[in-house]
Amino acid sequence: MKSTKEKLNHAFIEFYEKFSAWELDSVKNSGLSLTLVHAVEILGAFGAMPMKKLAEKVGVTTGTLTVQVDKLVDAGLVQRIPQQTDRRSIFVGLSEKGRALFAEHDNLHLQLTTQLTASFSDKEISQLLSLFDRMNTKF
Amino acid sequence: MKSTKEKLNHAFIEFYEKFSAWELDSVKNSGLSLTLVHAVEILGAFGAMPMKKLAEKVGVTTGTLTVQVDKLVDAGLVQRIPQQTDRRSIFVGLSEKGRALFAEHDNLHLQLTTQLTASFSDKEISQLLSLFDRMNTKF
DNA sequence: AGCATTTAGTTTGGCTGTCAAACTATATGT
DNA sequence: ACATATAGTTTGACAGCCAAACTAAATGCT
Repeated sequence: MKSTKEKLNHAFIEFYEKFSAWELDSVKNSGLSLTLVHAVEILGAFGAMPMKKLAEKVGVTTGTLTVQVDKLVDAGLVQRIPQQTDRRSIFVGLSEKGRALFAEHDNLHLQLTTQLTASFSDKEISQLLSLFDRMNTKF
Repeated sequence: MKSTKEKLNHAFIEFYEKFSAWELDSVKNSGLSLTLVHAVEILGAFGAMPMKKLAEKVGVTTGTLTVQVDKLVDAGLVQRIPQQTDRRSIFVGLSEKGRALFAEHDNLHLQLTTQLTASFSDKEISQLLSLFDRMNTKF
């Protein structure tokens, strides 16, 4: 017999699989690659940051990121912002157009969240948020 | 002011990002590519299935999957199982070694789940499972 | 039954994302 | 001031991916 925690484990995996498939699908309709949308999402959520940090968050090397950021710059979605404090470091931040794309994508996510929690009471939504917040600090 | 649902939306995204990074990291240490581990995960969770269905679940074309399954066969992790009912169709299923790898990977996931919910009461874990199950049906 | 259409999977060619390693420029430490 | 470390870029090679052409088997139509 599977324990509750094992069931929860598989519920996490199922959620992740489905979330991932949804993300992949929503990205395909945007014309951009998964990595590019991912970078925009991170910049939208955390604000401008240096190449190195962005590379870590996206999960690629800085060499790869340089090429990808070139594409985002060409697409007018981000800007490179040289730093005066450390002239080796270059911040990457969303442009106006990039912020618009982020807002659009974020809104799609919100629609998904609404769909998933459609049958939840306000109290359940609060509980769920609280449990997620606690999990997110433990990674 | 952000609504609770907007906060929940961002909690989902944060969870997904972190889960994804964890998965990527755990895959890197295995020597296999993300796609290959993903295929093993799906076969472990759902059992043997035809190429076409596996391709859908993994999120690649059947052309791509053919090549990837070749690698899994070479690695001794899966078997191709011809069907007598429809001789065009070929099931793919985990071998003994594949099942062992799946069990190992699944156990890593369980450790993560344990880590994330370490401070949760039994009741909270049950609640969380129930909420996840309800969300997973709504995708 | 026989021929056309559809379906499952494979193969091929070309493109994109990726990494590792070499490289440039700047900063830090001794 | 000189060696070492760090941020980012460039380059070369390789792996994953798709679309399209292809093979073989099943289904449908007349």
